[in-house]
Amino acid sequence: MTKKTKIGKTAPAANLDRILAAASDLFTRQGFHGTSTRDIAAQAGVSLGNIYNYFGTKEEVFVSLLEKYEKEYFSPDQPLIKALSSTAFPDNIEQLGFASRETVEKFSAYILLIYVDVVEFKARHVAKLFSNMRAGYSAALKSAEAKPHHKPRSKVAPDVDPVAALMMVTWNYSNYFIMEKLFKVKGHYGLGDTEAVKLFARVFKRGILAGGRSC
Amino acid sequence: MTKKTKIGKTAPAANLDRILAAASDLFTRQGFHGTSTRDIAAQAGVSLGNIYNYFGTKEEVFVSLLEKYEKEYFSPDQPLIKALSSTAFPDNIEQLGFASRETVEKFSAYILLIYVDVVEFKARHVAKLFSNMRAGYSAALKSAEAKPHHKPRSKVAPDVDPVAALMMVTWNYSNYFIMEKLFKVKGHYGLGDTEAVKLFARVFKRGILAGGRSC
DNA sequence: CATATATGAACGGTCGTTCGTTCGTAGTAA
DNA sequence: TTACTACGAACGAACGACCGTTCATATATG
Repeated sequence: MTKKTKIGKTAPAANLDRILAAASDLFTRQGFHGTSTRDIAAQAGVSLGNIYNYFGTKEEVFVSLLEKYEKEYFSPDQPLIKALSSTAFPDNIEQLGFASRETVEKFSAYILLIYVDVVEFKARHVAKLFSNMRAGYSAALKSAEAKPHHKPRSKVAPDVDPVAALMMVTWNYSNYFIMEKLFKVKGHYGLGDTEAVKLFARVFKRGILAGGRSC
Repeated sequence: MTKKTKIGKTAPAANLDRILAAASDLFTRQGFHGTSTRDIAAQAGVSLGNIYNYFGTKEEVFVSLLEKYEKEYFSPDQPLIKALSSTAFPDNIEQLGFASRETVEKFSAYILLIYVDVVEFKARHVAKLFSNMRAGYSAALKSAEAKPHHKPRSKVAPDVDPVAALMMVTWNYSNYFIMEKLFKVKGHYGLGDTEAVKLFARVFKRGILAGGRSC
């Protein structure tokens, strides 16, 4: 018997969490306008009115989910963020591929909710994520280069902007796995995940690195 | 005075076309479930009930739009299709970039409707577009190579699958311009359209072409 | 006349949200 | 212990608005 509350047999799982989980599942499967508050309440095992003890409107539930996922997505221990900051570009080209794959799978709900926002809210709630995108990559690149243990092995070709190249690589991987995992178009290049990452890495290394013809 | 109908002062623009135009505009701005049949009727300048003289349900309006755009999108005189079939990959890498830009702008409504379908219908209506994607690119590549006037100038590196490389290039460009034009993230790489296409082309040529180090 | 097109009121549902009420627990005075 | 108070959490009926669709009716064309 703890002080706070009786911990029952079936882990309590606060109703707030169950509402968010249900909303996330439904919004990503049927969109925002295609999901009713009654759907959410039913799936969460909560009364209709109780949702409004936690949120003012249905849209607030949606925004709250975006904020929760965004915070988690950009935390330093997430695979893509780690890959961006641990080793400096362009030494991490292949690593970025596997990190993108992991990230797309782990944050599939978040990415789908971003698409929902784009389609149903004109990207109103994620607009600030999109603007200054280059600045974010630029900062990640600089901070990785500034790490004490960083020893630059490779250089970017002189006719290639390193930040743009980093974005090109990262987005190429992410979009590939978004198509693959979220839009469920399995093997759309005719390749497995690992083969695809390796192919992309070969092309990018040869295309981006200075001097290195054969990777 | 033509035979068909009296051409009035305000070009008649058959009601069917006005319904489709209004639906396209609204579906792309607020999604399917966020758009009501009354919205469509009002914007088309048509009575509510008249929509049902042309379509059985609201979903039929949506599907009809997808079909109309798909037909147009894949017609041989569209920029991307032309670029894919006129000159054979990899001699058209830069050309594919500008064709992608043109196509994304011209078919912005179509692409947005595809996203709507993914988000609100689990890609039900565009699933067949997605499957066998590689087969489509493979066929385009073959047919371009078979053209009588085709003289292969460049070869793809031996460690690169030509079809996958063609898809990689095309999707890279398309996704860049979808972000740029449809998600309205202007200059998100910190580059103008032309500079971006040229940067991507430099990287891809060096990465994909056999032997050609400096493009 | 017949036929195709167009109208908008009306129908049965569902929507997001509100609100009066009940439940469950903690605190406290007796 | 018991009795009472206090209060956030939870409930679900109810509200008014809006939904997709139908249909009786009207209009225009031939």
